[in-house]
Amino acid sequence: MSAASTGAPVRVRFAPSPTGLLHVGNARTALFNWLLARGQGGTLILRIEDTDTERSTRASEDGIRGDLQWLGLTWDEGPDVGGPYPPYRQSERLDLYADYARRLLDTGHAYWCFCSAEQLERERAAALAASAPPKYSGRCRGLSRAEAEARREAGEPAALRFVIPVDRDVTFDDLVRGPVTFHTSVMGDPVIVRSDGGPAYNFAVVVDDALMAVTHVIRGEDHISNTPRQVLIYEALGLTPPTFAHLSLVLGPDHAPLSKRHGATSVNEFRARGYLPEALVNYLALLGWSPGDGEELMAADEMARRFDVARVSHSAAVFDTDKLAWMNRHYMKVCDPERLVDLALPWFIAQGTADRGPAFAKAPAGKLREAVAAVLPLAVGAVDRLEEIPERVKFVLEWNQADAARLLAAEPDGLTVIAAFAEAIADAGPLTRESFRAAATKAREVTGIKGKALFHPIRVALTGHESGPELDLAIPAIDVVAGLLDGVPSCAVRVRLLATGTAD
RNA sequence: GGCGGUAUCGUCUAGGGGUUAGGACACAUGGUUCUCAACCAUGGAACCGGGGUUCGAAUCCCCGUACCGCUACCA
Repeated sequence: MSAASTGAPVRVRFAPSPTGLLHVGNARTALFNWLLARGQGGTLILRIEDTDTERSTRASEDGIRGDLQWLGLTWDEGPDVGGPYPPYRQSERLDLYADYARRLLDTGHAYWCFCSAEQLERERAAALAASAPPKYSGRCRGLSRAEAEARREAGEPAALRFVIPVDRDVTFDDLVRGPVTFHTSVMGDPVIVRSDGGPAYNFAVVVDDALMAVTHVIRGEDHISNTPRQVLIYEALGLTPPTFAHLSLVLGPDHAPLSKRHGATSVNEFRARGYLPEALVNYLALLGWSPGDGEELMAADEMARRFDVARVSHSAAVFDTDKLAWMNRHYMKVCDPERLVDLALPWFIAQGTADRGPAFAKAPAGKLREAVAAVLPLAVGAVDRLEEIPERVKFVLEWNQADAARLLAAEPDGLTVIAAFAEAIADAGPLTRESFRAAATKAREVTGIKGKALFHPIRVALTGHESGPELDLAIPAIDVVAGLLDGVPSCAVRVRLLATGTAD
């Protein structure tokens, strides 16, 4: 087992910035935290990192929370549920940061920097041009405390910088990568308090993770280079760093970090396209993790039971929509029928408002559910997403006598077959699988036509299409819906209309 | 540029000093006395390159290459 199973109870956190939608890459980070917490009987904290007041919005925070809930990634402490270490929004923890910043200043671990943005940018550009590491020069480090205070009194804007020790190796043991070492010579003194008084990321995380007693920090690989700075801040504050685990990034098919131009990237979009949450969760978990025995289809709680951060892949993974689609099909197949009706209903309503014939949405409210339930088996297993279901089953409603007659005319023995079939089912009433088989058999005996030449015309007569779900499945659905909704002819009626040749 | 990370079928991955290098998605072919789809069967498909260590390297070490990240008063 991983180091996670030893020592104090696991406390992990997911700390999104509320600056937009929840990206699937971040959702995966949240998921891995959740898996560790649930697998170890630990605690998952939701912390909102909204120190970037320019871009953070409450709407985004609400959206992220909604997406996490939809995915089933529950948290134990957070801005909405509270917990023993409030508050859980960084914007509400400013006093805490000020306090710790003061400590660093007082102990000589931080100093005021008065350099202007333009000045900094010039130096940066110059360093880059000279092929030198573009780190902060440390110019203000030499300022005396008294002089700095005087300039601040005078109203000069200043940022607080953390002192990076000279010539030292900083090593931390990454749970997924093993020991990682950085030398301090490549790090400039990072800003920990911006000139507007707000805490900078590298400082706020340290204070928060320490104060919230976080034991494991599981986050994206993009933070790995920040980690040594944070370790140094822990040290300066006399705090013990948590255990780190850095997850590789999620890439698009072109091997570039997954972004909008690759299509859907936010959890929200996947939901809108008709993916089931359990499919997305299962897929995301397998992006970088595997239980090791080839098992792939697993419920979230089972994955949690088997999850081990140490088994997480070191390399970046390409997001494969095909495999996600396969999983989604699977989860639609095993979904409880009642639940699937609830999930599919909104798509029938949304798409029914379009101008495409007698849509389900026009059904009497009480009957819509039953109609969708009757028709759902035709689509399960045949479509990738909930969104595609109405299109797949619309033939049940949209049967059109003229179209069917036209298709039938193209069949060599079309009329002959249908005439015989109609006679065979004349008094059968609603078709069942049994009576359908019997009528087809009779039609074959009468006409001598069999196989595809027999069934194809029947298919056209019943569905108005040349292909589609199995007739055995379609027939009961058509008849159930015909009984429920006005204007939908039953199977028997469809056949009779064509057989009597009244079309056009 | 510097620093850090990563490298097994097209993709996700298992394995890890001696294996016919395994599975899944996708793909191809066939089957299911009605078609797509689904389902089932079969098949093609991989250890980045070069050195070293070793009886033996895809596996350990080094170098190179490629890709990714960081190098912000964004997180």
